[in-house]
Amino acid sequence: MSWIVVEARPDGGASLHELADDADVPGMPILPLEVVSRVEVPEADLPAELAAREASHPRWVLDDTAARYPALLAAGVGLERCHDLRLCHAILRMSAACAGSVLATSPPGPWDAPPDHDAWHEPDEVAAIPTLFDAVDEAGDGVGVSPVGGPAGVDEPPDLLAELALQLDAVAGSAGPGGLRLLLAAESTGALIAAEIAHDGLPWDVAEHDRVLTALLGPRPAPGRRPAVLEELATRVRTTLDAPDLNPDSQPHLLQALRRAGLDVASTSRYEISAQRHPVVEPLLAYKKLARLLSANGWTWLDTWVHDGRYRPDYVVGGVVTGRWASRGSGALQLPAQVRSAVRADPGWALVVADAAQLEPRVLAAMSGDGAMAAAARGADLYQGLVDAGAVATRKEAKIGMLGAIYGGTTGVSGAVMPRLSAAFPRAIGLVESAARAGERGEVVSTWLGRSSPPPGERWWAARAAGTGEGADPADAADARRRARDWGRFTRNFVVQGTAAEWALCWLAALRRRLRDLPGRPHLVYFLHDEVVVHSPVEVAPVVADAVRAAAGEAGRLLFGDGPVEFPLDVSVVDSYDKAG
DNA sequence: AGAGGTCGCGCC
DNA sequence: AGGGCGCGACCTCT
Repeated sequence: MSWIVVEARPDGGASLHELADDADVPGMPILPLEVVSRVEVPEADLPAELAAREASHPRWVLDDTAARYPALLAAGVGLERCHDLRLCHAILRMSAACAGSVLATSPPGPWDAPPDHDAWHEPDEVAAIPTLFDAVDEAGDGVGVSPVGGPAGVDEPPDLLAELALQLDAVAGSAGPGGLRLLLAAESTGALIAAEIAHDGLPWDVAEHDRVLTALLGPRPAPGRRPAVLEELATRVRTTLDAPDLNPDSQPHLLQALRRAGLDVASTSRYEISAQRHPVVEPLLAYKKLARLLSANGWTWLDTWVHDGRYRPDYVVGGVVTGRWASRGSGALQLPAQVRSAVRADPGWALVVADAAQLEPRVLAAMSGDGAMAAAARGADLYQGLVDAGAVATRKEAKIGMLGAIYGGTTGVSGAVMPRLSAAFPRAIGLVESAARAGERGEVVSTWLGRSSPPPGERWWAARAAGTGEGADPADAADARRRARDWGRFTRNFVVQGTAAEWALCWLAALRRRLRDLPGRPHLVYFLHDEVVVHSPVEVAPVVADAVRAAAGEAGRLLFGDGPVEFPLDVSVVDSYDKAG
C-alpha cells in the first residue's frame, strides 16, 4: 500500500508526499491512498471565475469529508478544495440530468449506504475523534479507515478512483454538465466549511447566556426542579383553570383543563390559545415561551454543547432533500433570538453578520428570467418593489403573496393576491406553478444546477391508483387529490428552496476563498440557510464585510451569469449576534 | 426500560 | 388551511 502524506505548511496550506508503506514520519498526519487522493478534475464548462483556479490548484478527492476532515484539521491541516465522493454520489444518483448514466442506473452499492457515524468515533477512546496516527496504526486490519458502506474488513473497500470516474462520466454525459460541476464543487466545499466551523467553533459567552436565563427564568434550580419564574406561572395557570394538580407540560391534561374551563380549543398550540379571551391566556403563553427556552436552550444545553467558550454546530451537509444543511444534536439551525447575545466575539475581534435579503423571491426571479420581477427586485426591498411596480397594494400583501407562491399558499390573503402576481409576473409564477403541476403528476423536478427531488413513495402511487378512475370510492379520490396537492406544494417549494441553497453554497465557498487572502485569519463560524457569521479581528472586519458582499455578487454570477437580478445583503459588524440586523 | 409516535415550537 | 427541518417532552406500546 502506498500512502499520501499531508504536511501542514506554515502558511496554512498543505503539501503532500507519496511514501512507501514502511515509512514512518513522526509529526505528520498520514492517510491511506484509498481514503484521500489528489486528482485534477477536468475544468471544461466551468464558469471562468472557477476555471482559472481549477487549472492551478489540486482538488482532494475524499470518500467522506465529514469522516476524514476533522482529524486533518485537528492535525493542523486545511484543504483548499475537495471532491466529496459520498455527497456527490448522492446528488448524481438522484439527478434527472444524468438519469441514464452508469452511476445512476447501477444497483445500490456501498456509496448508497448511509454514513456510519459509529465507525468514525471510538467511544471508549479518550479523544472523541481518532487521530490520523490511530488510522495508520490500525490500517492493517482496516479499523479507523473503514470505507463508507460496510463493516471494516468485511466488504471490499470501495475503489475511490473508480467511483470518481463514474461520477465524472455521469457529469460529462449529462444534460447540464456545467451546472452539475458547479453544484458538486459547491457541495464539497460546503463539507469542508462545515467541518471547519465545527473545528473553530462559534464564540459563546457562557456568563452572558446564564445572565439571560437567570433574568427570564430565575436562578438555575436544582436538577429536576422548575425555575422560580416558571413555577410561579405554572401556579397561576393552575389557579386560573381551577386545576390544582395540572402539569402544564402535559398536552392531554392541559387540553382537558382548558376545555373544562370553557376555552374553545382543539389543541394546546400557541396559535389557538392566543385567539381566546380568558385570564389563563397570558400566564399560559408566558409559561410555554419560557418552558421552551429552558428545555431547548437552557442550562442543560449550555453544559452539553458549549465548552471552552465555543459552541460547535454539527452541520449535516446535504442533510435536507432540497440541499439545505441540517444539523445534529444541538439544534444549530434553531438558535432562538433570546440567546443570541451570548454569541460574542473574542476581545479584539468582531462578528461580521450578513444575511441575504429576500433570497428566495430573488432566486425565483433569476431562475425564471422574469424581467418584470427582476426589475422590481432592483432595489434593496423586493417586496416594496412589487408594490411600486403596481402589482399589489401593500408591502404586506407583496410578502404574503410571494411566500404563498413559493410555499403553495392558496387561502386567505395569499390566495387572493396570487392572480395579480401571476398577471404581473407570469414567468416567475409560471415556474412555480409548473413545478407544482409536475409534482401533482408524480414527476421529479430539479433545481437550477441540477439537484432533483425524490419521487413520491409507494404509498403515494398506491393512493393515486386507488383514487383515480371512474369507479373510485369518493373518499379514495379525495385522498388522492389531497396527496397530489401536498406533493405539488413540496415540488413547488423544492425548486426555489433548493436553488436558494445552491446560491448560498456558492456564496459560502466564494466567501471562504476571499477570507483566506485576508490577514488575521478571519473565519466562518456560523451558517443559517441565507445568513453567515464571520469571526474577524476588529481591524479586518470592514474588509471582511466587503468580501461578504463581493462573494454574494460572485454567487449570483456563478449561478445566473450577468443577469439582472441582484442579491443585496444586510451586513453588520457587531460584538454580539443580537446586535446584528 | 426503551423504542417510537405525536405535538408544539424554534429557525429559515 | 404552505414549504423545509430538529429537538424535547409527554405518552403509549412492547
